[in-house]
Amino acid sequence: MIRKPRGNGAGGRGQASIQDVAEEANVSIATVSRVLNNPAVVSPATAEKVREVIKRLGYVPNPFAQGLITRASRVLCFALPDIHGEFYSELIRGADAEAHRLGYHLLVSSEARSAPDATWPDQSAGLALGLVDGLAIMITEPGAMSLLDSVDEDLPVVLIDVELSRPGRDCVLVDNATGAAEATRHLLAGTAGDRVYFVGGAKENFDTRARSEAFLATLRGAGVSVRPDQTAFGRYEVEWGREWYMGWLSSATALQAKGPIGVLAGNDEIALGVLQAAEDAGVPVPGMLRVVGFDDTRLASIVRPKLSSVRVPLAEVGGAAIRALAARIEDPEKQPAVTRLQTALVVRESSRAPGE
Amino acid sequence: MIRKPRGNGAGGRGQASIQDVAEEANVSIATVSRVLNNPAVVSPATAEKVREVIKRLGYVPNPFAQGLITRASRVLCFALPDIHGEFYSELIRGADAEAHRLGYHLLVSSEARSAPDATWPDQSAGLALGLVDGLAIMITEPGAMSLLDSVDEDLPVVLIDVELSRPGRDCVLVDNATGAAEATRHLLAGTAGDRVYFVGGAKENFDTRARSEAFLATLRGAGVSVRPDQTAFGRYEVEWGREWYMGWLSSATALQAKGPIGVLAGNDEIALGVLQAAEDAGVPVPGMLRVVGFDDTRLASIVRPKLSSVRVPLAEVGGAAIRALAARIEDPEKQPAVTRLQTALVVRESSRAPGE
DNA sequence: TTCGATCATGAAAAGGCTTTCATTGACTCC
DNA sequence: GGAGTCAATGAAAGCCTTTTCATGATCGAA
Repeated sequence: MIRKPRGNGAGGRGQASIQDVAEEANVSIATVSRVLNNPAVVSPATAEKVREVIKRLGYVPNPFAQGLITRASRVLCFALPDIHGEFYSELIRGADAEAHRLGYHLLVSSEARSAPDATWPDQSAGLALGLVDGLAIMITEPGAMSLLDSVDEDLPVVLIDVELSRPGRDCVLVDNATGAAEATRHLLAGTAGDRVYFVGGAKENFDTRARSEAFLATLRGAGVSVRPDQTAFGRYEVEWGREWYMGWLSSATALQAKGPIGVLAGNDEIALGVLQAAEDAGVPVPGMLRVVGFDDTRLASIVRPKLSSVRVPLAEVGGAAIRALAARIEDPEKQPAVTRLQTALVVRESSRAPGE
Repeated sequence: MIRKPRGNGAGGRGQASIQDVAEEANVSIATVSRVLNNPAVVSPATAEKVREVIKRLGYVPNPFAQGLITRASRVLCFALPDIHGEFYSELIRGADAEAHRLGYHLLVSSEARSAPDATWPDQSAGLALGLVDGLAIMITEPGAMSLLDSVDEDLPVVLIDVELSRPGRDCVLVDNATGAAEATRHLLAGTAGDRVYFVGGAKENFDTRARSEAFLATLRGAGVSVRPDQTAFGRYEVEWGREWYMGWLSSATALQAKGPIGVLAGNDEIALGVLQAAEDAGVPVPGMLRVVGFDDTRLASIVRPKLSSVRVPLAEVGGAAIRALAARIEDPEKQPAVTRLQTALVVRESSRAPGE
């Protein structure tokens, strides 16, 4: 490694060091440090003089040196399984805003997948775990759970969206069940129980699991004996929604005449796919097909017909995770907290009941 | 600041230090360091032994200490004016992927706005400029240009999407003009020149400026004497598109009978707003209104009717910026390079010419 | 055998900062 | 006037690594 050159009496990159400030102000480096970190103990006159020099020299403390001693960088790692589309975008936005508010920086990583081969953080390619003060990690499937084993015991960690809160860990959870149940009841009002479907993402996905289970529970609670084909699992993609609906159209011909079916999608993209396929097939929405999405991303209100969706406060999830992480860093001994965020059905055009 | 406790013979957070490894392996810390950074100069036997101890102790070099001496962190700052919606989401995704590929970490910031008051990096709240190896910054309007003045001379910087490449700086540019001209010609084929409009974002916005100028130039090149009301400036929002079209409907009644008008929107969201307002007003698209968006975000192909749009390779813009930044860090003396990415019209349903 | 080379390794400096501990005056109180 | 306080400051240790320079050892060649 080539060390960068050093200007005259200045740190790397031409930056002034605490030394330079001290000399220029005729004080010791200890005093300069105190002016910055504990101004109360230095005399006003000295402080003023030091501040003037700091400003004049454009001195900024070297974060590496600071980190070496304080073991803090004010950088937080926000690890997601992916960063694609409105969903993750909102999450990041919320996290960024909150981090900013709390005076932290955000290191974003899309590494939180089940690692195909290697154990996780042992490469430079992994998370910069030595550099960050904490880790907020979203884990969406059991396979990625093992990532946690490889992170240092003492690193503050907040788990996002993991089905079960892990004992002893801070957690931010989304109450998928309530929203899913509400949406299911909404579909049930106006559509027979045997004509209501759940079309989710991957079966292992925690969210899909929670949502489908609430769907099933609600149906059964209403006395419906659910057929296996009433739930389907695929991917969180528009294309999968299209596939599913086209498949339904071609297979369930007998059911088609009997009026509208209801679909609760695992997320908005799947719902949109269903909507698209319906439009392509000339099926009227919500006349013959009532659709409810999940997450209530911006897509839901942009698309026509407007998509009913279960609102998940994505930005708040991100924000809450950062807030919980900051709290844990502040007090590493505090009781682990579980933050649970509510969901609620937003009814728009795509799912209005017949005659509504 | 409270220093975190130190385990027995271990660094902060219970991490083993290079000392511990050295002792355990009966070598000096220099040798341990060499095993990691320059294995060629240490004997195979020693190297093997050291590696075993490193693994056994789970030793990971302390990035602060490393940074203090190498002045490098392998963290790059990616600064955007905002992180909202598909546009920035794609940018981040491309940047993240490329950073990952090159072995860097990405610090994302949404700070690249015209700072309301303070000068920029002098707070903890600003960019962690002392910590990062380089800065990729997207500047979308002249007001934010001053941010650059406050960043250190010697910090590698790549500018994204700034209208003029700054002399002596690496730059990633989008060739807005070509795509905008192409879209304009597309609208002109089938719609009279005085019935074609540009509806952009903020007037100062570099992209909007480039796009509107190409629009005007193409119109004038075709012999059209453009009326002032043929260009309008607002915000990059769905709502602004709605507003504009509703305004047009109520003001330009005389023109309404004469067949379709053409609208080139400053981005996809504005185009969507126009589309929505048209649908609400019962105006057929593309029969009476031909719309072309800009950026070709996923929205464009999700929405119905499918939106024609000028494709901007957003993920590649992010990736190219990171690549350029890495190259500059690698060789700080190299000639500044300007990467220019092409745009191209993607025609979908929303803008088909009459009879097409 | 002895002299340079070459190779493997260690000692120690340097990097910039925070913090403890000690020192120096200036005051207060008897 | 001397003892005891207190406020302001400085000296120096320590955080963990990389890298330079020096030291021995080994080896081939003279």
